[in-house]
Amino acid sequence: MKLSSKGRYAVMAMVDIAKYAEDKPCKLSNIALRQNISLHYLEQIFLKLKKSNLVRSHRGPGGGYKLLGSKKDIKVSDVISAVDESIKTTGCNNSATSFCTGKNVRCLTHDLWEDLEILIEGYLESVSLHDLVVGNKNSFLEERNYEQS
Amino acid sequence: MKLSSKGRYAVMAMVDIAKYAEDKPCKLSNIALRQNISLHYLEQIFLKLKKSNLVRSHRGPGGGYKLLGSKKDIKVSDVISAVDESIKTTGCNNSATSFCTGKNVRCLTHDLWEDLEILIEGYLESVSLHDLVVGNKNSFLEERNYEQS
DNA sequence: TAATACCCGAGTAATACAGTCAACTATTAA
DNA sequence: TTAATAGTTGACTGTATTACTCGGGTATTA
Repeated sequence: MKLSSKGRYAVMAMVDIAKYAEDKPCKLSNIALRQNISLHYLEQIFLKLKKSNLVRSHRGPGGGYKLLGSKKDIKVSDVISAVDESIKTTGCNNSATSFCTGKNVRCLTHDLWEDLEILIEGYLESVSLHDLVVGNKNSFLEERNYEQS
Repeated sequence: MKLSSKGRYAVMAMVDIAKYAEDKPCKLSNIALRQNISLHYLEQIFLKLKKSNLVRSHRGPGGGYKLLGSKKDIKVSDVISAVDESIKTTGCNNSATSFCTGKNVRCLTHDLWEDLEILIEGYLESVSLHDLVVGNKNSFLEERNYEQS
């Protein structure tokens, strides 16, 4: 899982909408102000969020972005997947990389990165926007009641 | 936790030593061949591993690197920490960044990244070089008997 | 003393990241 | 109908990081 600041911005912005404007359209300029993110950068991010059907756009005065679906159904992993192209920790999966090249001693750490990936993804799938708004997102670490894909 | 290919190379190289040359000094050129990593790049990596007291160097003919300590005691997290400077997922911790700037609406996702960090670190702490050599590194996902810092 | 293997600093090409800019189009309220 | 609003789009740019390469040097040992 790639964790860039673009992904963090995206999550912050989505949580911002969930918190301040759940049903009415929310202007990016407001999010930019509240979260201290460049407006133009936000536009790029929301283009991707829209393509992934996480938000719907409404043009013109009074327009803005609305969440598509409930904030309880939108997971952090959805948001990050939408804006960060690559979702792999390991280069092992695609055969073209220098890891796991099929030599006699092939990548000894393949499974390690794969399991780590599963762990991270599982965590981010376990947290919804709603969890972040209300602040009780620790269920995973305490109860760990998620399904491993 | 920063996961670069430098960190992956470091883990691969350390597992290589643990597997092929546990007690006798191991030449970098051999590791480079077996793991398909640039020799000069490996040298840089091992300089850092040495500084972190994970390996000891032996010069001259018949020299090389040896593990400092048992392969059961060296954790993946030790290796990655040694070569990857930054160990933080989130910019929230150091106050100089744009996240968590102390505005009225401070970073809503601070705890999320912090918990993720704890999770990743916990996992990498639970896997030793020995685990990777013998291939049974799944204890974490199944039993999850680690202490959360 | 010569070969070996680590030591070390400088440099560099490629890539990704973060952000900017300029212009455009659709929508709505006056 | 018109002007303001707000999203749409693509290109572009500076910076930082990454992933190396290169060219020597130094300690050790056979």
